[in-house]
Amino acid sequence: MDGQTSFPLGPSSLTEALYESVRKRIVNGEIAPGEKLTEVRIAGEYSVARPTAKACLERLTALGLLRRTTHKTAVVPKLNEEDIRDLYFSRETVERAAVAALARTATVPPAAVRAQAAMKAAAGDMAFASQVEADIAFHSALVAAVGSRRLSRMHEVILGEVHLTMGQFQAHRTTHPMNVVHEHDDILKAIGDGDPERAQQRLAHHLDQAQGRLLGRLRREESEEAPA
Amino acid sequence: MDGQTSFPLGPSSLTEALYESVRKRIVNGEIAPGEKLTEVRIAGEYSVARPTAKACLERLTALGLLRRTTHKTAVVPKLNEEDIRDLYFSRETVERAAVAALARTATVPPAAVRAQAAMKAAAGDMAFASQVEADIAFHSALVAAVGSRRLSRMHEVILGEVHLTMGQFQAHRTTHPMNVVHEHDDILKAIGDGDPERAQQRLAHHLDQAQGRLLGRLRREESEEAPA
DNA sequence: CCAGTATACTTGTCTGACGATTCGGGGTGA
DNA sequence: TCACCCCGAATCGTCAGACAAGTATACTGG
Repeated sequence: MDGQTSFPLGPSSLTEALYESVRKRIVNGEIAPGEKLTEVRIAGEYSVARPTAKACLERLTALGLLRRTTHKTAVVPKLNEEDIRDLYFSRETVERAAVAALARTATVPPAAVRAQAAMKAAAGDMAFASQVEADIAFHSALVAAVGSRRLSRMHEVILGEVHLTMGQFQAHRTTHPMNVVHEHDDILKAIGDGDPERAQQRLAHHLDQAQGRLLGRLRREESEEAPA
Repeated sequence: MDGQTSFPLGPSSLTEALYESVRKRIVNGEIAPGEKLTEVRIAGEYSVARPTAKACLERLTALGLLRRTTHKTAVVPKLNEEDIRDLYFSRETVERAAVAALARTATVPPAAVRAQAAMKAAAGDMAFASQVEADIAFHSALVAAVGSRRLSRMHEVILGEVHLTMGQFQAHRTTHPMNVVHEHDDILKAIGDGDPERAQQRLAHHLDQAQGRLLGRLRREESEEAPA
């Protein structure tokens, strides 16, 4: 909404840095689903005080990247089919509103274009983590470009879990990255043409594809585990 | 989605109770916008430790009920016109999705009906706080009835601010409560008829009315302050 | 073999403290 | 007189250590 470009700098505070680091470890699958994360463990691994670790775990729990109930240790969740459907339903709700709003004014967010470029660059080599990163950045840019702080906040609430599923299932390995890039391009084109309907339809299709890949991967994993 | 009715009991933990209490004080306007809330003040008023108060303020900040930057004391925000428009835009996207989903299966949430009854009861006497409470409960029930945990989570993220605006501007005083009740009934009726389009349209109209009342109130307040 | 208890682990909360940062006020110089 | 700089008060960020309370697990007795 404003032409103001912000330059986000690295985490300044300790808790922020800690939070970012643990978050990355979770979404990249470095910390496996089902794994337990106690406060003392985090505090020990990073040599910070327990309250700091506690705050970090609480923030991650709020974003759905950890599950925890009182007096029980936090664990990285393993999302099942219902979770994924729920997640993608919520995601579609927000992103639909975003692309529709953008298409109404035919504003193609530059950040999204940049993310597309990054994704193309990462498609060549096997940098899966970078691909995922760029994918997230693309969708994030779409929502951010609307200029609604609250819409972005809501998006953040679910984007962590989206990132989590991608990392866990490595769904990007089930299709060629360029397919995703093309789907993204379709969305941007519809936005640039000022066609809200088509933009929404393209977005829905893209998310449907992504969800399908995730569910397929999930079912395959389950059928591999069950007989064993 | 499931017939499971849960019975929420009062806050068990100390931080929970503290959070709820401060939250209520803010949304009821007991703590005026612009007022500063330091950690030591909260800790003192409730005689709890500062870390406990700190956690409370952080949670409220995450919900937009407080604004705070590093090393500066938290203040209750005063929402301006842009904030309100942004808030209602975000709110509409979530609640639209909710009522559409409900209308598709023609399921009228019982909790919403109960909230309506509570609102009618409160309309008689001057229990403004109760009216607001019931209003919030109604919309909350609509979203909760979809059965999507993540949609509910997103809704929570903005509902705090919605509550805040109602408390601050006391917008319910600018119209007869029964008008709101009737608008709510229209929405429920459309849902019961299994008409997603009309349900969304009624909801949009209802939110538009509410936003209009808020903006009117805001403008009046500003014109009263400016010449003084 | 099952049930009940005991123990270890983890979290919730508190106390107390120190360094870092911000903001406002007073002093100094032009 | 006014602008600027410095300093102190207020506040927050982080830490350390401690105890209580709840949970899960292992062990023991019937």
